[in-house]
Amino acid sequence: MKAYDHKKIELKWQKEWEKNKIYNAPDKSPKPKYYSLIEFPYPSGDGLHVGHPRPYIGMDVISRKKRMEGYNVLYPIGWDAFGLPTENYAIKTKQDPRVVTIKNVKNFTRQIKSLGISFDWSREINTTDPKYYKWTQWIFLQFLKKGLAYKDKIAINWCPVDKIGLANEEVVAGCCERCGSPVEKREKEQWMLRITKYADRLDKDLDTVDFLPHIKLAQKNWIGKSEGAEIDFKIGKNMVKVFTTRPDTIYGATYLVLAPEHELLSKIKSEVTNWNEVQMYQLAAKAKNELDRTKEDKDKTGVELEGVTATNPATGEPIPVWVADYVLANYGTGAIMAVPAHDERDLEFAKKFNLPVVEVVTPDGILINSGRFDGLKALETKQKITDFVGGESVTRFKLRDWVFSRQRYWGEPIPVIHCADCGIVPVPEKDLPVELPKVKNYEPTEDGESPLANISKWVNVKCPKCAGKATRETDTMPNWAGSSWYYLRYTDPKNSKAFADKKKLDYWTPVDWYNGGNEHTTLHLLYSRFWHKFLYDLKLVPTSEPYKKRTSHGFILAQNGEKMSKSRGNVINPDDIVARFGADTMRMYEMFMGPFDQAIAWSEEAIIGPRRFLERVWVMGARVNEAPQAQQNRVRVGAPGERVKRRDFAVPATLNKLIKKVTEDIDSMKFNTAISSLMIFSNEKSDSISKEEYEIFLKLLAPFAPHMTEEIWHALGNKSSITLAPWPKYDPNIVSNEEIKIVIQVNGKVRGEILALPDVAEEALKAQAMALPAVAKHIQGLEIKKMIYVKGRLINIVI
RNA sequence: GCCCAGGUGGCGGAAUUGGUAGACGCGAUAGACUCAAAAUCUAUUGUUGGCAACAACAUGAGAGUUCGAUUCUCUCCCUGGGCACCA
Repeated sequence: MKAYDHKKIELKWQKEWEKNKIYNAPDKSPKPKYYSLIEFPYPSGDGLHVGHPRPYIGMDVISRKKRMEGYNVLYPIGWDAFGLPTENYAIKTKQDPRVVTIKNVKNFTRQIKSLGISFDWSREINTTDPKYYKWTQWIFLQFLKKGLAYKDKIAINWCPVDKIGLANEEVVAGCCERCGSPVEKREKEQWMLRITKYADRLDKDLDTVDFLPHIKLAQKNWIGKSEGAEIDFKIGKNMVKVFTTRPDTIYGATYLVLAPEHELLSKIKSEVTNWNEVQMYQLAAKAKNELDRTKEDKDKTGVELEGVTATNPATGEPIPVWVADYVLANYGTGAIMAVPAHDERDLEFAKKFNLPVVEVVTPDGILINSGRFDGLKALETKQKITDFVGGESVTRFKLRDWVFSRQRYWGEPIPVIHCADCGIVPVPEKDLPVELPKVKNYEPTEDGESPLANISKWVNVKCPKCAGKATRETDTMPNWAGSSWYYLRYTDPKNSKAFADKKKLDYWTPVDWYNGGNEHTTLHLLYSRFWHKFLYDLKLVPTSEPYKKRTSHGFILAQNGEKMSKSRGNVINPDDIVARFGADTMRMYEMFMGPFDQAIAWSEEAIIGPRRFLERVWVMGARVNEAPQAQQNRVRVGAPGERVKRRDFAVPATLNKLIKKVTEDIDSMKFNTAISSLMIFSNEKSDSISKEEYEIFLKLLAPFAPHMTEEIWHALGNKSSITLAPWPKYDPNIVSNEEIKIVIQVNGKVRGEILALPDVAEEALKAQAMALPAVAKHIQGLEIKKMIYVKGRLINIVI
């Protein structure tokens, strides 16, 4: 074999694999299925930087290993191609976003293929393909049919720069997630999806899936389930409902607070003697945007409603009523009973406005000042007190309904028609997809209407119901729509009769392992779980959860630890790395550089390490290949005196250990330590290795460096791909019969070591230990208090 | 403010039922090869003192439990990320 030349090897095998379709997953197989998934990329004009492929490589290692372990592995790829950057780029360069998308996809495809990722390219999908978004629209119509899609005039988050409505999830600290400009509130008719109807199940079913704990936690916090009670308080002739999670503290409720937007205020207007002041406060609160509210640092403000009082239903005492914006109109009932003794915010407010504070719970959780409930444990009395005051136990969530419409061009058209007589009419299924018309100008309008609104030819249609004059909906869907169900389409990407065939869904779903970014935990991951549950309720998918297991990866940062971005000019292009070092080296380095789930800075210097390792493996392969046949087949290990058949290769203990280590490390995504143990093995075995041992070693390396291992594998005379070779098995019962090191400590400090067989007698070992000169020196003339022996590990002599 | 993750050599990082801290890799130093350089190979490489044997110190800081703590407990500091008046 010649010197290791990645340029010759890598392209050759990529073509060969593609030709033989070895990564294409058949829909029928005697093998058990395994569905591994990565978040499909958004094909931007900038192409890949070295950070993008990290998750693809990680899941590729897992997918390759699973294939070798005998699974029918589905590892698909596609494009989440609708979205603002492409649209903005199209506007700027006056091109059709379709053309831009095709160009970008082509570039991404070339880049990803150059890395030797074992994707099944025959199942490639694209969310902007009308054949795909036909089904996105179809699913939307099912939501509409079930009353889960509705139109509502709401105050939406409006980005004045991008000219687009944003979901709550897309507003970061009062600013647009994309462009960073402050978000305004605008009243607008918007399509909404009733995700809140699924809040409880989205929360509860987290217990049934294998997601990393921090992912579950983030989802739980976002859904924000809290159990409490709604209790009526009398204000004059009117009643006001408050929501509380601590009904047990009601005896300490010394005042009541309404949100500035609370509807009761206008009803009791005439009874309030300082109405002018209250009205001023309402107006001031309305003028505040998200950013102001955040900036104000929680400095409490409020106005007392003079002339009215509320009645505490537990004590029967009158309490003052206040209006304050620390109470939110859109959570709970927009009104609270304030218990300053046991709530920080209420206490802050009470202090500022000199309101009474009554303690009702002792530090050890016992009720006081609570009438007939005195002496009971507070938390256990919630239900009793709720019943006593005629309240009702309820569960509330922070999760809001999902704002589903965008006033943009480059998205799926929402498939409904507005008719003056019939109202909102869904586009009949036979007319799907509602295709995006070609337009001259993609620019959004100042008044916030979609560019589609200007195309009268497309907008004006006949009503499907009454055939009268009607207009199309011109809003499009957010880019989260297409990604909410794409993993289902992979199971049957070309189906024109359904989003996927039932049998194929039954076979492939759920996804066995889904790896993705943490930034999608409360967005994409939650949305797709919601869509999946909805489809499950319609009996269209076989499981209630889409993903069995979810893990996440850390980002790759620029050399200086900053985020990699075009604007900072610190982007490292994988094309350069592949050209200089090869795809295998790049793959190895990305897996070796640090823990997979942690962010890490790219290093231009350190990448040479994995390359050197691969070169050593290559040289070793050449040596094995050139060794005489007899030596290649020699059997190196067997019990003493035992006759070992030539073909029965007994795996030596060190290799057995390596198999175990690499197997377990890949399963738990500890790729860095898997590679390090491969390096250790090759360092130890650089002088002498049998062909059998070397081939096992190659197989362990194959998921990381598929091209090079394939080349050597064939050079060694193997005819089929190493990709399909069986994964090496380890014997958990093999124990090394080599001598092991026992460390000798005196008072916890290492003073020497003894080589001994694992089953050596304890007493003999202790005697030997004390006799060691270095040990004897430290225990001389001192009383030995005790000796601790940890089997096979150490002896500690305490003096 | 609350929640989550983390803090170990010059650098990335290893080390879990508590048992040799610094594996593996990068970098650095010296040597071999070479006319020379690169590449490669060999050796050394936590800090301090010492020619050395060796000794002391060392996992963000401080305490505690233990024969023994990077690992467990408590208090605090710092970094990154998330949430942000959710009653």
